[in-house]
Amino acid sequence: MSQSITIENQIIESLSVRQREVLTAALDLVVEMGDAFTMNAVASRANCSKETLYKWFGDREGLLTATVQWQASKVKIAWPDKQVMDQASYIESLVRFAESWLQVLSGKISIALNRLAVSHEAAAKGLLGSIVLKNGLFAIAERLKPLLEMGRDANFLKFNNSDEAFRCFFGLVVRDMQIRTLLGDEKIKSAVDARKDAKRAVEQFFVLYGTSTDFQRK
Amino acid sequence: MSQSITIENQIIESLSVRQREVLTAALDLVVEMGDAFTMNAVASRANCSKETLYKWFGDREGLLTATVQWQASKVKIAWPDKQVMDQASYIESLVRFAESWLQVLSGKISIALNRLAVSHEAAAKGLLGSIVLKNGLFAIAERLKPLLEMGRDANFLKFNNSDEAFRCFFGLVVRDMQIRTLLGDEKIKSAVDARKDAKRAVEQFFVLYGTSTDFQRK
DNA sequence: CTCATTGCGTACTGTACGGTACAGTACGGA
DNA sequence: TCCGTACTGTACCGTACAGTACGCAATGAG
Repeated sequence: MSQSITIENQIIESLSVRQREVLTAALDLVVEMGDAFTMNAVASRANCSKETLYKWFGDREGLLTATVQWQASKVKIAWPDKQVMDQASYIESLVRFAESWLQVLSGKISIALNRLAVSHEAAAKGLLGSIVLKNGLFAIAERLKPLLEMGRDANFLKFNNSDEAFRCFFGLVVRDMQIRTLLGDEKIKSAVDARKDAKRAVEQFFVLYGTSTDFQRK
Repeated sequence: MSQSITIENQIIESLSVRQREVLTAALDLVVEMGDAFTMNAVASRANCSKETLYKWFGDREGLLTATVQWQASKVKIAWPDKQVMDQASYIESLVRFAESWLQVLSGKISIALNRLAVSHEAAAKGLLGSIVLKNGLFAIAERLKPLLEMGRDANFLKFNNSDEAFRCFFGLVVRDMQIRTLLGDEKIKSAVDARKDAKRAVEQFFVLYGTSTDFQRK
């Protein structure tokens, strides 16, 4: 039924069940072997023919783009309810957000897709970089900023520029974890304790941007 | 004169002038086209024969490794003198360090090599990732930590774990800049003001780890 | 039953590139 | 002048892989 996919429009929803199976196979292969996967391998893994792959996705780049788009559309980070809350539960929201974020970033799929996008940028081919940026970092930013502004409205936080505040939050949460995982540092993987790191980051964030003196550096 | 290169040992020093020219050509090509460069292109750019490339560097991977090693051995970040100093000049040292670091990280070569190493990690081939880590992030850490400890000894800073302090410093300085450049974000390039970012980062670092009340969040 | 559509499997083509072989050249030393 | 060494340039081989062609089976409509 479903026809060739127009990647430009985000009509990822129009994917048939069978097509999603194919993309799942492609994603698996990307996680396993990065950009070195072959169309033959995808066809064989998905029990479909290459001709079908080309009919549905146009070419290798199209398959890759569809795979990344589709995966990106699935990732949803824990999203706290926007109810009025006291400072303690607000902080807990931030911690949970950061924790969930760290878990996603250190997950196999995120690592694989980020590596893939980075490689493609090096070769100046395709638009995977912007897709990953848009659905990853920028999507996070757009969800976190309102949360930060909510904290400011509630007088828990104090900052002028929410973009600056977000970038600082990013730095405190992620630090060198992402680049180290992308570069294959084995030590970092075992060292990630998402909950603990998230709590520390939020604490430090409140030292920098909190209004309460509870967080003054001791 | 010079013979085949033993990459394992860091005898990069044993490179002849001609070999360095070849590596320069290879590095240029890596910056231009990433991992997509070909041995033919290197030979042609360096005006040498492919046979020479293979004799000197073994295979493509060897050439790549030598190129990365050699470039890494060249990068030296501004390194303040370790004289006794007052807090203001100590802070200025940190700022200069951070500024220089940001400039390196946002430079073409650093971006190209990091992208290259990240791609290779995805394909589980080679050891470029660990080379880049070792000569990049880890080298920085090993230089910065003594500087931080110096600040602690002088009672400007207060922290227990210098590794934690370093990672926090990393986060505050680099933030999302590196991942965004690696993913090809164009906006970030023009937005980097190394001096300003470095000052802000150091200021925030002192709010978190400084002893002086001058840096208490206002 | 017939015919059309869809998609699987396989075999094929074209090409790009890593790696090798070899002929020819420049040069330095005896 | 001869020889050895080190290098260049080019032609070539083998392979891997993107993309295509086609035969075949299943399904479903009329």
